[in-house]
Amino acid sequence: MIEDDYCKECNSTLFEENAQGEKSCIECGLVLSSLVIDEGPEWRNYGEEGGNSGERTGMPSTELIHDKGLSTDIDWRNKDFAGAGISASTAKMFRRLRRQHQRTRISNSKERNLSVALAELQRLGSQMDLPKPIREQAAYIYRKAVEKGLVRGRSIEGVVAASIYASCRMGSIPRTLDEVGAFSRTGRKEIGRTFRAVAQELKLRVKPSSPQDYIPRFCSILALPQTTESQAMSILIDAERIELTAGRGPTGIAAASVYLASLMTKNARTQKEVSDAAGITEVTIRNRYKELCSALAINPQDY
DNA sequence: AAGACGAAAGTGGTTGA
DNA sequence: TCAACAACTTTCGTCTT
Repeated sequence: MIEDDYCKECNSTLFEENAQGEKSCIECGLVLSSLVIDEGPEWRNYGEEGGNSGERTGMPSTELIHDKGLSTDIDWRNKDFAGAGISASTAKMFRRLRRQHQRTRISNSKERNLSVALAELQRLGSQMDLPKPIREQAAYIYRKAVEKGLVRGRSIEGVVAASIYASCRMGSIPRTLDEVGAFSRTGRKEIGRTFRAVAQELKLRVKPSSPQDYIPRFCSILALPQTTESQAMSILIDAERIELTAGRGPTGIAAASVYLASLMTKNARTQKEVSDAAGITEVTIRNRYKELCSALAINPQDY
């Protein structure tokens, strides 16, 4: 077995192995050793129902590799199927084959664009700790953007960042533009602009992000207990009922709720701490906080 | 000394003529 | 296309603990 290998793409050492004996990198999906001959039955469904479905098993197609993971890769080790060495001339031939194989796989400029973009997407995705479905979604959005020619005149990095931002929001785990910008070389400004263009052009249905989506993350950054978190949630629900949230930035409302909840549950955090966690200023928290107190008839001195 | 508070001026984005 | 506008930020001085 190959335990101490690392991924050629991202240097990760984590692999998963599927039933076909393919080892693929968990980080970027790169398939490492797919020259294994599958001697098992062909699992096509010839049963009563679904006989015509044409379903087969295998590694699921993924958006995260530029050819959706549908191609094979030639093992880089100069060993035959049984693990024995091969002759020098055969090894030489395989080196040529590998090089040609790589060239045909990444043939045109669109493919090349995709492969650098998806590498960037993987980098951002893992640095930001985004779950795989969100990354897949982001990759899908990026593909669509390429098809629509939206990358022309913009940087690949910018469009990648915008795709991730969009994907997070659509998956209800929104990150702020600043957060995405912190990991990407493109600034918040450009990501925002690009995002708007992409969302409009692709007709993405991105709901305005809800303050509720931010609360769990803010609480976890601030190491607040569950009781505080649910307190913040209930404050937020009350606030929304009386339409205190209209027109305000969702992060501001969320941050103020968390701050207030932290006082009420005796897990006080300073305004500064909360503002840092939420990526907004203390002033905004104060304003929202004041509004919350007066509108909901809460007196923080009671706690 | 640190946190909370608020006033005033500045910034970037949206809206409506 | 441009000006008005609301939300938010920055900056800074004051008050409280």
